[in-house]
Amino acid sequence: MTVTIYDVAREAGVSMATVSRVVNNNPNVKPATRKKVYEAIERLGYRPNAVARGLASKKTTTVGVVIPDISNAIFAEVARGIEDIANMYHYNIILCNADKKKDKEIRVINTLLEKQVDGLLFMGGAVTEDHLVAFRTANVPIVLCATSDENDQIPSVDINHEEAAYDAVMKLISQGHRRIAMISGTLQDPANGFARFQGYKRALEQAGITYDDTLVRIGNYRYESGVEAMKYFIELPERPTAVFSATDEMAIGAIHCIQDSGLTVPGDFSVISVDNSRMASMVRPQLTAVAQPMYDIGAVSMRLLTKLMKKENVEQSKVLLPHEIVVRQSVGGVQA
Amino acid sequence: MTVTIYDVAREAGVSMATVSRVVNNNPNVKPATRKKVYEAIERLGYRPNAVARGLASKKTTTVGVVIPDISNAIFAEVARGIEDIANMYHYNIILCNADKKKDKEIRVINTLLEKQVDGLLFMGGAVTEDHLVAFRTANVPIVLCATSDENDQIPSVDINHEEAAYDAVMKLISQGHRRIAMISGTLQDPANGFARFQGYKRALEQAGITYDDTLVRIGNYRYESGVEAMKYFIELPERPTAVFSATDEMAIGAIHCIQDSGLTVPGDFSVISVDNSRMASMVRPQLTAVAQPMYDIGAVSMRLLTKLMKKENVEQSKVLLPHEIVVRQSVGGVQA
DNA sequence: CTGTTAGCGCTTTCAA
DNA sequence: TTGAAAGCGCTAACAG
Repeated sequence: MTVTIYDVAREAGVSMATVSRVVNNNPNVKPATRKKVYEAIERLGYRPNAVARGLASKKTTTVGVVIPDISNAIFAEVARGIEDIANMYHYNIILCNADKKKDKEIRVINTLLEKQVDGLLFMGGAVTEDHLVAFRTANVPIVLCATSDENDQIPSVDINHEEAAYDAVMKLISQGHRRIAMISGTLQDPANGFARFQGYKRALEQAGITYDDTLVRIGNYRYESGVEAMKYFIELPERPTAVFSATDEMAIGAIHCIQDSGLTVPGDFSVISVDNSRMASMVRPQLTAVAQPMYDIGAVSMRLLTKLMKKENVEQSKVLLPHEIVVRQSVGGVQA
Repeated sequence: MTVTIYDVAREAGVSMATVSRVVNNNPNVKPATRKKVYEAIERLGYRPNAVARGLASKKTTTVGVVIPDISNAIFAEVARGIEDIANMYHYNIILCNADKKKDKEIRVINTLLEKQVDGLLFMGGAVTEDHLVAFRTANVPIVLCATSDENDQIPSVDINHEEAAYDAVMKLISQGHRRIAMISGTLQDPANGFARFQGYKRALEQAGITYDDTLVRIGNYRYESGVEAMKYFIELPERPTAVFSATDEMAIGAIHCIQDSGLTVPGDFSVISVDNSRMASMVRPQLTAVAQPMYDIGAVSMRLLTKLMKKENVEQSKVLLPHEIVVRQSVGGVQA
């Protein structure tokens, strides 16, 4: 039924070793022989069995990527960076969605490891002790991508989320805002949640503004939670004049909530966020945001992983990529 | 280094066959033995090698999913449906992005087949002769998901794109619009492109409106191309009063273009599209759209694939799911 | 430059 | 209920 390397060998009148060589581009084959083999392959429609190959060679040329939420545009862009570099180095990638659920993440990591991937890229989300346990039992390299673990035990590439948030809030402060609200992600999320919240607080402190926890709402990164949070802020007796959102999508929810209430951006409220996804331009007014280099985060982490898989030694295993602020139209000076 | 089934067998004082049985939940194992084996597994931290297992059993319990564009929200939602059902039937899925490039699609299909997936789900995009060739050489079942081939040779699940488009345009016509523009996808794309364009034409014809090709622009499904197309329509000497967009994202681009020109929706232009992605609510005015049941398309196609993989016989191999129109705020009556 | 021959780690008859 | 043993399709020494 299925044609194997053995069938090809017979058809071409050579040994399977020779067929294996031509399939793997081993230079030690006489051109004439190579041609014969290729013809046999063609004639028989031979397709190498990657499973058998993986078992024999103990390499699958496949890296597993766990993505916390496939419907999040940020991760999609990171994935694109991962892919391009993976292709460049002739690795296949298998993407596994984990639905933002910790237990599913662990499950997926183990599945990937059972499938004998040559390396693992773990994207986004919190890295808990359970993750670390799963990682430790892996005997392939692992790189964290757009996240990092608390003690920097695992190689990672990311931006400095705390600083990105700090910069965003500072932008608001530089425009004269003093009463600045925040729509945060869950504080359990070290990167998009906790770190950005810390940056927010530091900026306030720096500017001598006392932190007020009535000005902070926790969202779930979805549009609707941005709407909800903003609704709350608008109803506050003493409204903020600016809002810092941990992510673009919630920021857009906030903008629409403001507009639906008959108020304006940036007239009544300035809005800024961290991410700068494609969405930032897909709203009116367009969103001012601190940009994280999603594609690069993916590309660099994949590149790091290839080095690790080839056992090249790497200078630094924790890399922080630069971020920058992209000014559009959602931030203005404070109302007179 | 790595612990194998043989190590576990020795540690537990049984044969590898027995270990294999407990790992695979074969009932023919005495509970006491089973317990011993589990303990040995625990003690050694044994993780079954899926590659070896796949080679021996000729099954990988894995299905390959090729997704044309990972950054497209529609496909993300379909993928979610696929996943849920896959998990339910204990299949792993490996997602491969094909970047909307035909040659990459073919490459990815072949890679997946080499990896010995038990089935293949091909999402979106055109199904060309080259695809069919790759599919034919596969000896595992394949189902098309959110697309279909010209002659319905391959099992598929989708909506009736032609009818969906027809319904959308009819909605516009019922509101009194006669001069209706379309932002189409490429006509090479059978589903989102060609079929929706056909539906547009049929609706016009039905209403006795003569088709005018200056009112059709081809976009690439991106926001920016919606903006471009709309810019063109606005500058037309004889402007349309309504716009039908093949997809949500282009529709949103069109809406913003209208607003940026100082015009309004639905005052100056009504806008309608097919998709009804999450984005449809993330714009002001909110987008009226014909909803395709993305999640269901994914779920049903995966369910169909499981049947095919188990060689159960299926009644119909081409299933069309129903669509419906979701009225929001972007469509109004024609100006007096 | 090419062939022979062990495995890779597991499943699966077949016997016991 | 358990074990022995034969592969699954391929790679990788090693020999020639």
